[in-house]
Amino acid sequence: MQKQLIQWYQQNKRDFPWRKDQDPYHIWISEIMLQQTTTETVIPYYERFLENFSTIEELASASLEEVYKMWEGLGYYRRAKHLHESAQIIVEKYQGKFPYEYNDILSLKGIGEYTAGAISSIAYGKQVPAVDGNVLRIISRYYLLKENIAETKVQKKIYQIVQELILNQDASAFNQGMMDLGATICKPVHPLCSRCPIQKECLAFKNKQTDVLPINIKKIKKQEISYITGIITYQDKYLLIQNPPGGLLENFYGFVQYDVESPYSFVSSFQEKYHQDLIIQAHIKDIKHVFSHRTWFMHVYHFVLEHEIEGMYTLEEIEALPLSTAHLKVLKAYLKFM
DNA sequence: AACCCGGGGAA
DNA sequence: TTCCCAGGGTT
Repeated sequence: MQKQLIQWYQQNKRDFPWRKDQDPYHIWISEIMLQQTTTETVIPYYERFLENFSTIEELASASLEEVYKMWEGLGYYRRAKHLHESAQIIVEKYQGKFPYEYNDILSLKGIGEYTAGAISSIAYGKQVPAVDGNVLRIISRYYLLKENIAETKVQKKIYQIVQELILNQDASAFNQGMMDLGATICKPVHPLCSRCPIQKECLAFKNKQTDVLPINIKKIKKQEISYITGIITYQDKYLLIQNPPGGLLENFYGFVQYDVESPYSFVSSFQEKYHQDLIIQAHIKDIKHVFSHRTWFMHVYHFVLEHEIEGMYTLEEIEALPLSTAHLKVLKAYLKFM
């Protein structure tokens, strides 16, 4: 897939001011600004920042207040403080020249594994991965990884995969190609697979799982409960269950939900109880619902049954049934998604 | 591994 | 409103 991705990148790369040269100082500033910040937001800040601090020496000799002023409105202000500190370290320790060695780059303030990889590959052409949110999503889909990408161990696994993909490749084009692909084609929701340069080998595309992957579920606090909530349909009917007497929302109707971490586990739990197979259709939405004494995090997925079973209703019939607000939100999100 | 940091845009 | 965005540092 590397060849197709790199070729696609070379023909379709987005035009950004930080792509006009490979000056490590420029790449560094752009990567710090782009942490958790969208490209469109960064552009004017990037240009103004370099007009004011055109070299590392100028940045190092500016006051922290001046640097903060240039950062005003961008958020995550510790980034500006770290940038300023690192500029001074570079002047003192590296004679004002941005370091070349990966470990030296990584040791600078505000630079973690991702940013060190991005700078090393883009400015110096080193074969180092730069695994950000885009890469986690693309790799999860491409290889049909059904594990939770929010977990550190899964992120490490993806780092290893990218490391192998990048061997003997143009790492700069590969890493930037992944970013552009993730931003414009392999988007979090409704990816544009018909335009994707690596669609042919994409296992999520092949298995119709692009609307399900990646699994990205964050752990939440203990007094809160995380559910996979299933909109289970057969043709125009929806499966609803009635809450048992004595518990929360007794006698109200709602969708099936299990306290599990992935829609794949949901299918297993469902099979144990109903002895029916389910096809995972799409990730609809994550819904938070607050009760007086607890909070539900409902990760809503659409599943399809192969046969009609007991307890299924049309929309018209559902209107006559009592549903809790939480599950009305779920239904509403589903109808909006479709 | 969990938590904090932040403003902007999209759905 | 909520989620996501070219994440990193601290505890």
